[in-house]
Amino acid sequence: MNDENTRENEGTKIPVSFIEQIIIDDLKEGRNNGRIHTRFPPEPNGYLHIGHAKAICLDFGMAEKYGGKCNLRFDDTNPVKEEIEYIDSIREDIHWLGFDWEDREYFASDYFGKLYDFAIDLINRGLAYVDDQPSDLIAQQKGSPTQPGIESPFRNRPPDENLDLFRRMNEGEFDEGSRVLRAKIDMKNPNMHMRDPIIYRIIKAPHHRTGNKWKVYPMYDFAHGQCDFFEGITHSLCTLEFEVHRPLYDWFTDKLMTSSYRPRQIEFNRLNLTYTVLSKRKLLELVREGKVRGWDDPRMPTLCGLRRRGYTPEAIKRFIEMIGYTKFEAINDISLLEHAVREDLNMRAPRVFGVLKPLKVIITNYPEEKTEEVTIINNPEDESMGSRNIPFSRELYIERDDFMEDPPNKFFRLAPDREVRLKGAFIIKCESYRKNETTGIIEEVYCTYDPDTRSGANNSQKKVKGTLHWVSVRHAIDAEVRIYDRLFNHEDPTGQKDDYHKFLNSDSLQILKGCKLEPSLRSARPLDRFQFQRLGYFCVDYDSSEDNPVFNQTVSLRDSWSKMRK
RNA sequence: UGCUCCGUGGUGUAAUUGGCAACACGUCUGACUCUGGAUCAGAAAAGUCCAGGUUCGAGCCCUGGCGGAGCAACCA
Repeated sequence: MNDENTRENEGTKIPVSFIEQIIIDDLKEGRNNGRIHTRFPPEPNGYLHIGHAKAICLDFGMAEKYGGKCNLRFDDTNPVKEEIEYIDSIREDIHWLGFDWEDREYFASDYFGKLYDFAIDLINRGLAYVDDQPSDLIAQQKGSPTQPGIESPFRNRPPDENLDLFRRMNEGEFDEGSRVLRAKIDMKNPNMHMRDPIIYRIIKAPHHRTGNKWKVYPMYDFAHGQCDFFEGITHSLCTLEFEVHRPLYDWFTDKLMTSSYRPRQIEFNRLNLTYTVLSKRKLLELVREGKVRGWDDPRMPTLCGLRRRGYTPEAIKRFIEMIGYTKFEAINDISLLEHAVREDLNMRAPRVFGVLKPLKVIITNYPEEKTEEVTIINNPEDESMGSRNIPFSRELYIERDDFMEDPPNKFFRLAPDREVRLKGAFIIKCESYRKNETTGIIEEVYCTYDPDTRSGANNSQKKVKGTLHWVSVRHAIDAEVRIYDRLFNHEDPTGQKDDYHKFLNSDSLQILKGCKLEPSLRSARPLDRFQFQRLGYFCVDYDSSEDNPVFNQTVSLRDSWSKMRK
């Protein structure tokens, strides 16, 4: 019974969204000849973030699932705001997510000629006019949501005059802002967007693709639906704030239609995430103000930031699948995103040993010059990932947090007279330790090991409560590890009276130097992902080099011990 | 004093033609464990914004409230 209305995902039912239901129904009714064709229309004025991923997954996902196509279309109708540098990153991010538009890469600017002709057509039909008034006057006449607008004195200009003026606007004869072309609809319409919207304005800045060819540029409302129409789009999916634009979308489409084909705009809720901001403007501010190190700072919710942080496309897609598409403006808990990466990385990330805050342990009864190899399983979740050997010797590093002089009962790690297992190796017992009396810092811990407890040995069945990760001092490689926390310390930093800057988390980046990693990590390459055993998931940063390996923490492991201490 | 959209556990989503409000995250137990991870078992947690109405029966349909969001860029 569920086959039609749900789909399977690893045993979990993913409900069909209202949009998917509409698509199913449209297909069933044979609308637009039973075709589905979507588009993803980014404006090239910033980097894509996870909110865009939500749109991308819908646009490409629906087309893929129902045998249709999805175009990539750069919405470049405003030459002063858009930059070519963003275009490559947008392409790269969509591909990284695993979607492809084949040869269907378009630009709104591809249609400037057709749009211009359509404007001429509207003028000829008495449906558009040139208004000579300044912008503040036009705005004033528009009225307000509660007040109807009044008509422009130029509204009934004859078509010939409009035609002449519009052509001269495009020839650069008039200054920017001196004249606009408006659709003649209804100044009293309760929907502000229908009150003779401006459809063309004069901009003299060169366009990144069309250069100086045009002096007039179409507004969003005059471009988007028409581009959809030109491309044969059937379902134009966008976010909720465009809901009130839909009547305009339909108005223009009506004027364009020559057959039963018609594109349809459907709106869904945009993505909001706790403890972060998802507006291009604010993200740009964070970059410009140096609050982060760039668009791809691993704390950024941008796709390039998440990628650098170690997120997988699969985790992002899974997250998006879980939150769904509705018409309710929701705020999604970031812990759901974190859950999605953990779930994914748990299956695929090899386990390695890395000590972030090293404390030296000396095994006093282990021969000074000896080194032996112990075998470690690469991933207990996936046997096919095999195993590797790592060196064990007399002097080791363990995590500083894994030792306490005077521990509480529930502390299962190393402490005076207590025993723990060194994972993959031996059980050791703490005999004594050396402490710097002036600083209070523990400098070395002295232990003995039991040679009979080697992992895998028949007589190694002795039970201990704790297992620690470790790295051999002589073989360790030094690394820098960057630990990230949420960028903001308020769930909803932009929904408050105070400016969102006030909620920036000053501890969102912690740089740890002198971390000690197992030697196999020397060959790791940027973006390689690992689980540092008992700590979390980490990936190699672009800044990494042979001499100075750098790792980013993607997300910590669930940590019931630290939870217990609170 | 307008128009449009939206109100289901803490959070996000389900609930087919009106039929015992379900799933996930999070939280809390317990089991297991050479990762205090993972896994497994279980628990707490909403009676569906409110008030009426229709109906044998309403989260779903109707009416009226209340609450939230969007809309007054020559931005998209």
